[in-house]
Amino acid sequence: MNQQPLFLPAQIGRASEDITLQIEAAIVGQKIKPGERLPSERKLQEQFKTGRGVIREAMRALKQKGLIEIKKGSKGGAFIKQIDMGNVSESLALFLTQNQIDSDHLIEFRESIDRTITLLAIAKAGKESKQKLLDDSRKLKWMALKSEPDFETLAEMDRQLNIDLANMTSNPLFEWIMNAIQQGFSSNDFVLYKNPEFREKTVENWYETASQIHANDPLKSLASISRHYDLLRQCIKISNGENRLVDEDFWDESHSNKE
Amino acid sequence: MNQQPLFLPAQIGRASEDITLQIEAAIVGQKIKPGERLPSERKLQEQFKTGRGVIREAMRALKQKGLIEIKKGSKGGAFIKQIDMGNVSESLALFLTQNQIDSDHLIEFRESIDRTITLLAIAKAGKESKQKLLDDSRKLKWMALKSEPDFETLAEMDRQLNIDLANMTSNPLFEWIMNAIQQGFSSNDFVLYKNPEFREKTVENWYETASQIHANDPLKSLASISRHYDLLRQCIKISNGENRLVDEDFWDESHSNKE
DNA sequence: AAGATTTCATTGGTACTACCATTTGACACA
DNA sequence: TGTGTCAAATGGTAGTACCAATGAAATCTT
Repeated sequence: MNQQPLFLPAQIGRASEDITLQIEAAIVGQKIKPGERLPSERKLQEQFKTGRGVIREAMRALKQKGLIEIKKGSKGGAFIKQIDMGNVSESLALFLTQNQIDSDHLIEFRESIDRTITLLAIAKAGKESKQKLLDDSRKLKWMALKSEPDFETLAEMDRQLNIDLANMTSNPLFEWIMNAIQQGFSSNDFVLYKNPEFREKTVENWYETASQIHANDPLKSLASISRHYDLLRQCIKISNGENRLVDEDFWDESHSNKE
Repeated sequence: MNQQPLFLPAQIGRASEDITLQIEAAIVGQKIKPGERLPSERKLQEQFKTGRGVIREAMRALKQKGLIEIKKGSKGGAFIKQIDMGNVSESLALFLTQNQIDSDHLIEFRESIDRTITLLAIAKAGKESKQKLLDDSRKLKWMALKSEPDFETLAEMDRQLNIDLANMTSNPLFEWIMNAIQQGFSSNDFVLYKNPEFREKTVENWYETASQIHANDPLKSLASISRHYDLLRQCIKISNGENRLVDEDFWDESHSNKE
């Protein structure tokens, strides 16, 4: 008899998801504001008349979505978080790595975004931020030309320059997408700083770009950016070539003619 | 004495997160492939030597990230999912709504992306897809000028045109970002199709854009796109004005002077 | 009185057990 | 052959107990 409910599916769907949705609705509906605290798990357990495990699973989901932040101990609990780009960047990075985006497409995409951002930055940013960009790029150049440069640091500075540039558009969406790109593919730029020859050219190119942004010269800025990605393409090609020698040197060279 | 561990924090961090990371690493490292199944919760419980609740929480996190899909019953369990854009788009939408991105920034962003995509599409797409875009835009125009147009359908066609255009770049990243934008903000375009006057202009503008893409004329294409967003800006301005009248007509009119 | 220390209540984290609901597949039966 | 029944596997829910961290109050020391 119990095989066929016949009358009421009633309450299908997991309880934890239901709770997740309810709380999420409360949050996006501004009924609970950022910084405020949700009741403790044990209180929620009573309110929802359910087991604590269910509550905890709901909390996990909310945490994953970046809606809450959880602290242990007395006065701990789940606090509504002002949602930031961390999660969306993370999902994007996951998506990109999972879908094996090849570097050509990635570079094309980044170059497009970079060009757009640069134009907007020239148009909208103030004198001070342009000056700061110039100073920072000079610092990068100086760091890179030292005798014993630290690749990690250089890559980090490069990343920061990109993000600063994105911020100069005064549009959070560009900031977001640049963050996502950087988080997902900083490794790609790394090669530029490993090879001494490319490293020198890259930092010089950065300084050039910053100078032209500072001088409010859109055309030359774009040219510099094209140059940057030409460098990156060359560098990756060489890098892949080396890898290919290591990984696939048993291949017949005729394969490399298929363009 | 126990206030200062001094020697080993050792194993700080929550166990469930640790497990989440381990499984995530296994997935992105291709050690488990899409479609395959993870061991049951009880097996994992043994393998990780932990409680089942911990495993369940880890599963929740993975599910939220879009990495697994969970089925009940015999032969059920957690299956590795080919990650799609759904999660990214969802997080993006959450981020945008939560951060109150104003429509100016959004439009600026979309216009930039649109211009980029259009240029790439002209450069890279084949004759056939350009023809198809033209045909579809003609179809949209024809639909919109009927006596009793269905807004939902029109908006859907508009969305599809945008996505098709993004696909013409042959770069999945542009496809992705267009999807994210469309999913997050289709509502924004909706206003263009509600107002008869703007509807007519919008579809005409689409047809114009498609024609110029078909004719491989970058400059005129960009001009058409600018026109599109001019329309959208105007329309939203008017729409906001109306909404204010509708939603807040009980306000004293003096409030509207505060700006 | 001021500061250091201890204690304690609160709260999330882990562990374990039991049972329910759903799904699939095997098996018996008509 | 088909049809219903049952059993096993598996996720979902409920409840309990205890651990670990945290912050605040109480207590002790100087």
